[in-house]
Amino acid sequence: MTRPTEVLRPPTMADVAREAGVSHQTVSRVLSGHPNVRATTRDQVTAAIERLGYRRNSAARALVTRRSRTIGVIAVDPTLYGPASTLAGLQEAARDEGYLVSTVTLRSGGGHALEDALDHLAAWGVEGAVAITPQRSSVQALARLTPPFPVVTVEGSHRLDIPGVSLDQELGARLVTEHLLAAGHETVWHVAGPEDWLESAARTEGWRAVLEEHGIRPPRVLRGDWSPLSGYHAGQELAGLTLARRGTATVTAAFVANDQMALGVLRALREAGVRTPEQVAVAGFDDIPEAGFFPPPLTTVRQDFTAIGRRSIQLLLEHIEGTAAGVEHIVVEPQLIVRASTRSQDSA
Amino acid sequence: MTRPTEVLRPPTMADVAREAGVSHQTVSRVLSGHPNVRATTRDQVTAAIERLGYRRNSAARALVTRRSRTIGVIAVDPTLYGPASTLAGLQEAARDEGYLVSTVTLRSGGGHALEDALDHLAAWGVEGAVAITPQRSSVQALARLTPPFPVVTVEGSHRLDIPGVSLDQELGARLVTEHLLAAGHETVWHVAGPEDWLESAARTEGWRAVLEEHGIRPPRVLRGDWSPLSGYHAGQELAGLTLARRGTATVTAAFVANDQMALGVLRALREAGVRTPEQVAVAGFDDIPEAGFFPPPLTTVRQDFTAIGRRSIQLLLEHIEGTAAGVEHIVVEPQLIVRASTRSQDSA
DNA sequence: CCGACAGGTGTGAGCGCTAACAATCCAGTG
DNA sequence: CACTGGATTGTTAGCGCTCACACCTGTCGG
Repeated sequence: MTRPTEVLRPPTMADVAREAGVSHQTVSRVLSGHPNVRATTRDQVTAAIERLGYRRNSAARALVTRRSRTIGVIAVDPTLYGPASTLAGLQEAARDEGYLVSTVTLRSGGGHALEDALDHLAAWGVEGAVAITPQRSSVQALARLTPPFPVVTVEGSHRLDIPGVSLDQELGARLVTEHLLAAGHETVWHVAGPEDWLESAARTEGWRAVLEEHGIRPPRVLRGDWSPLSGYHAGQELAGLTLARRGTATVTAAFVANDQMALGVLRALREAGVRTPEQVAVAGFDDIPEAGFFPPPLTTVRQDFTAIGRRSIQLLLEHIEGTAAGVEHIVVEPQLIVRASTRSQDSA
Repeated sequence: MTRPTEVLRPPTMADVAREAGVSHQTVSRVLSGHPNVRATTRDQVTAAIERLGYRRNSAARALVTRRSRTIGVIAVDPTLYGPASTLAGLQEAARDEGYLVSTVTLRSGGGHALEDALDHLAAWGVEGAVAITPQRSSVQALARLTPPFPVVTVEGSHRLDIPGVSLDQELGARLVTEHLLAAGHETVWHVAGPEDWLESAARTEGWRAVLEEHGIRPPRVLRGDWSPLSGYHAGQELAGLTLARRGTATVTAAFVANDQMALGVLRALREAGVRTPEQVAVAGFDDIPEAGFFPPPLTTVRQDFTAIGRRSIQLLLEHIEGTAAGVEHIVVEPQLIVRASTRSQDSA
């Protein structure tokens, strides 16, 4: 009954039990903090564990408890500052709760890629997943799929029937637009993000709503893809409109949907000889670390990514534990950061 | 012997076997692609799997095979562009190899935090780990620890006895410095990163070596912490030196250890009325997406983060499979990207 | 016509752990 | 001093899977 050849393999609970002179079940009890274990016994077991360098086998545990204590994260482009920060927040929060986080990066945002990612996570038996899927198509795909575990979105839809956490993008856009109008600008132009992104749509919506509330007919929307280069192109167009100075085309303020594009816009304006903020005020969104050092320092909207990460883990755990009260949507408030790029004395 | 109450639980291999009219072992054989299964049998099993929506239980599999098919990643600051990109590369590569990646974010870079992270990963039975630990203290801590699985570093030391992948930082710094000297600058100033970072040290080393090879006594090193703000402070100092114009202090070129700090430097110079590149040429390192849109577009060194991620997974798998040939250090070559920030006609 | 030898399949024994129950101990009670 | 019940411990049976083996078929050579 004894192993013929003692292969080098990690000690098991039985080994610890033998070492401590108790049953394996007592070892289990000590490990799971069961109250009814005599203090002296507990000490013996603890000492034996220490001596042998024992650790519980998570696979065996998961098998019998049906809990992997692992959660999955699906992220679209974790190279961008926003998703990366959210990811970091998620990870910390999950670890504090005793969960391991397994991340899957999506190649493309397509619906099929998402399905594959969920499949991959399901194959490893995650207990739940957070999907950082800010694209409309992804969220719609998510709504169609029925993974065998709860899923919570970040920046996903609050329209669909999926629980999630998101920043109040619309409010952020409103703050920026109101700020620019308050500075005396007659209207505010807008460089939007990709059409498919919900965040982009919400920001555009907030901007449009404020203008309309002020009785201003929103100018034509320029569109980029979040990249500095696309912002640069939009900036060239804005510069052209500014210099043309005929009719309604005059541009004095622009709300750019993210900071990276704003950098491109600023560059294009500068190249065209348009001064910021004197001739055109520019505001961004995200407050990336570089934003305060743009030429000029950028007025933008700060997102509390850590909070978003934390809240989403919290929400997901509620769904895993089954204590969730229906489909909840948590909204985090943004903060307007005013810097030099919108600070001008005169206007219009 | 039959379950009294049929609880809602996922189908098992036995369920599939019953459905297909074979033994569970045959199902297992089909699933693992064993050759000796009759085609018709295989089809029946496959159909049954499909019908029941069966998936293998990874915990049970891991328990018996002693392989979790999970690898861990320890990342220091995944909000920075470099680590984030490496992470993304890692993830894709690992997934292609059929592994799940579990990431642990380090709170502080301290040695104890690293130990905790390894512990966390060990508790979940990862088969190996990649440590993105560019700080000297972390790598030293790593060398001390003996986790129960192979560990590969990214940007860790090639001096220590740990396998790893890294960019040839020193070469990158050499390229930049040579480039600036070739443009006619008498010397090149340097804004270094934090002292504790290996990358920082290697970049400084490359810079120093080139100057000495050219018989130039390296000027005093300014130091930042990778942040734009610290670059800004360094830039103020450089501006002061430039404007002073006495003796050896005149600054005409600066190699800044990363792009973010370079942004700060550029800002400080501009504020002080120092023109770039006409009066002072500036170069960075990393080639973040924003770099091409800095005022002026930044000359910098591009790192192929995807390649780094891929190679490190490859290396780690070799160690897991046991096919690794000793302690290998893979070095990836950087690429100099010349932009306007160093393009001037005249010099000195 | 029989044994050998493949392919194809089933059986049994665990992997290391937890959950349920059974067994034991001991202080407090009538 | 036997009796009860809670505290403490041990025993047993799986969780769902893979591995090693045993067991079947046939087909082939002698």
